[in-house]
Amino acid sequence: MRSKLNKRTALEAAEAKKTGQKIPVIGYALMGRLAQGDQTGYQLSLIMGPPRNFIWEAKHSQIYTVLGTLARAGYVTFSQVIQDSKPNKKVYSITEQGRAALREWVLQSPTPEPHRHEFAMKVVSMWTVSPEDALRVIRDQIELTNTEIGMIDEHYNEAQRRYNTTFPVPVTSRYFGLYAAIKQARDTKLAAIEWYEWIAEQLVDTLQGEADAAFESDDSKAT
Amino acid sequence: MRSKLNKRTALEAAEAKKTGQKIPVIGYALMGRLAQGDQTGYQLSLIMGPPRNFIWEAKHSQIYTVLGTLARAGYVTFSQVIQDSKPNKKVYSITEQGRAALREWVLQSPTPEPHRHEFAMKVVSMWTVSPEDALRVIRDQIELTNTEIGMIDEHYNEAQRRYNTTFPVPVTSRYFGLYAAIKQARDTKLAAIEWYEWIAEQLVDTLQGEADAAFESDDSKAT
DNA sequence: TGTCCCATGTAAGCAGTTACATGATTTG
DNA sequence: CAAATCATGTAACTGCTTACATGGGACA
Repeated sequence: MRSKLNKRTALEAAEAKKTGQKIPVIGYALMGRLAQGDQTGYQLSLIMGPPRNFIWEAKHSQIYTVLGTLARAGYVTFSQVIQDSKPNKKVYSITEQGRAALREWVLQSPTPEPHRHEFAMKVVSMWTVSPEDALRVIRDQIELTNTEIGMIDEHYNEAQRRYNTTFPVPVTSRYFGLYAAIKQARDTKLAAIEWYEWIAEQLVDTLQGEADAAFESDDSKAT
Repeated sequence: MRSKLNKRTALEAAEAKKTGQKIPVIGYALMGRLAQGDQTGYQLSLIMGPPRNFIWEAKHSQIYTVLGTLARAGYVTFSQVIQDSKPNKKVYSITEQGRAALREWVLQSPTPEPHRHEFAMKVVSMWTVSPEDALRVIRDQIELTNTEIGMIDEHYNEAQRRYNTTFPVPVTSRYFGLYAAIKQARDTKLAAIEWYEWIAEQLVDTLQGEADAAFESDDSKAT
């Protein structure tokens, strides 16, 4: 396995800095990963892409594009690695400039997030369908969420292996944030399931009530 | 089950092709509101726009555009209302076709949502800044979230007034979904604050530990 | 022989944001 | 006299998704 360095010239970096590119959140997410260690675009797409990521997911098409932007802005550099018996690859590293930008972004607070919960929106309009259908919808969602929790657990174990560490880690560790975020993602999903089950319970009670009423009317007819 | 879902999707796609319009989530969110009663675009923009909405928020510019799309697709109709001493307005109503589309959308399940938690991403990269800075970031976020909870409470009360109802309502009520969704939004924010405080606690312990160590070294110098 | 893995990219299009634009009436 | 409220829209842009494109090696 031979490797060849293709560092960008100072002139190119200076030109990019002048253009003053604005970096989207996914850019900082990628730099955050690179701050832990060098990665190829492909590796990043495996870590950041669904269903492997529960904090900020992105497709490979976006990742490659943003890596290009980051490189042009001088926040990351890459070196071409020629491999026999495998396609060539570009290994990305974060620059000092990139680290500074990352720290600045972290310090920007508070961070308001747009509220977009499609399933909750469906719950709002659930009254337009029958309780039976509503119950089926809720149960499908519970099943999906359980699968997602399983994937979060896989991600949790994978992260320990990847960084050769054991969770939980203390707040002084550079992996604490990752641990805390995965934990939070899992807890949020668990809370969502509790919410779904609370709704399902009430739907079941309603259907039971209807069934009882039907039975009683059947009964009165029969006797 | 899977084939059933695929059939539904294929049907919907065919329908969309006929009308030539694909409806984004915000469209169903708007129809959901209109299913509760007629509204103007402006009223919808007040209900759906930040900081008044915690389920699916949208700006007025998008709302007016999507209402146009919905009208062209035959999912809603509107009537021009001429007012003296106020600008004229368009009052939108949902059509039977719109109701059918809304029901179909609700029944499409499960509903996976992209995972995008910017603040959690910042927590992941928090190790790049000092514990003091990290603590400040966390505390700012707690403050923001408390403000958001206050706004959710306002929204909760407003919804009761708007629909002339009193929460909690039973699952058989058409306002149950709205009540449940607002409750869920609030609970999620509360859980987030607990998570922030769990992180903050550990940061405080670390800083306390550092301060003690500094004091001890001061002490040894002094004596 | 076909499918998965590795590895990188481009093109077209949709969803959502920001900014621009107008204008009358009410309220402090 | 300024600001807020009511009321509706368009234009330019960014972020993200979907689909298209390529190509060798491993493995069943």
